[in-house]
Amino acid sequence: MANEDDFTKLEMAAWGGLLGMHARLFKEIEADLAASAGISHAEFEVLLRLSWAEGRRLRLQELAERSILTRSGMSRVVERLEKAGLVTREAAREDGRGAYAVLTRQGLGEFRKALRSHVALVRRLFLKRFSARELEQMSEFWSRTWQSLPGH
Amino acid sequence: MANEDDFTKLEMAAWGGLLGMHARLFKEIEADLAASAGISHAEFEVLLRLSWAEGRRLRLQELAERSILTRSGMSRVVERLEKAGLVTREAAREDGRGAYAVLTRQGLGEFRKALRSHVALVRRLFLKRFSARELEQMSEFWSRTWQSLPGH
DNA sequence: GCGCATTATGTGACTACGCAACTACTTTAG
DNA sequence: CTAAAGTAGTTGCGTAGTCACATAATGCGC
Repeated sequence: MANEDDFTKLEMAAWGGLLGMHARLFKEIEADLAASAGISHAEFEVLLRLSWAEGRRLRLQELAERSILTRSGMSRVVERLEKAGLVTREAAREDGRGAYAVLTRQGLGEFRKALRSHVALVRRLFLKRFSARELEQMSEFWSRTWQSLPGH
Repeated sequence: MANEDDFTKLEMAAWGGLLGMHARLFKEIEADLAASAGISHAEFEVLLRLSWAEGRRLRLQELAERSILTRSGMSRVVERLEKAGLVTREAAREDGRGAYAVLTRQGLGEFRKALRSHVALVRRLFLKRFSARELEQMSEFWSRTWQSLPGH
């Protein structure tokens, strides 16, 4: 089991290392978000985008496009956030089919609490390990891989 | 919403880029494995480790430790692989509590087919974008983050 | 304006996994 | 040697997310 169809040692170190590192960091992050605000990373990401958005509101479609979830998955994330009182749904006036997720005051509060803890954790576990120069390089790496992906 | 508790642009590019890139690549990879061998990435990883192992067998405990799954998750992965005829379970003689997952001949065949397709895809989507120098650097990045993680 | 393909969202059925509890065995303290 | 603690694996239950489909509204072609 060692021919040219197998990964080389170097490929394994770069690719396998990425997978392992991501998986382990992600578990830490999910645990931290659960402890600080009782939410998952998917939910956190929705709150993040809403906090950035004009009027703290975005269409579900838009949220789904920018995340890795399907529209149906996003519908359920928003449903959970709504149950928790962190967002509300509003019908879109300009498009009778559509709906907005809107960040509530409570949602903004919870989000800020989660964000503080989250940023500290990601810095401690990851970002602090690298110089600004290296972070720039990393981000250039990611934009390079971007191009190989079939546009959604 | 723009104080020192928020990610900087650079941090967002490096960290957010990593998350987005990983998520999208991972979806492509899962789709490819499903098409070429009808297995998930978790299942593929088990077959990979078994193919490397002495006697093509490993304890479930060992498999769980080296993956991101819990023992219970691993028990279910092996159950699926067994149903598909790709591995068998064998009681461990040296420890009455334990069990080995053992790669079957069919499992090895399916794995080789999946591996070929998988390696080609990962190279095309990711590895080909980088020089050997850059891959080395990347792998060094990952081993650096390794150290911030609470050892299992 | 009318019909039809398209699009935004929601939902039922299903799968994968984690957690906690259980069984059976092993190891360690004494 | 025995009792207690720990460990490997399995399993019931709950949750998150997908896919396929249903529903309703949009807008294009004519």
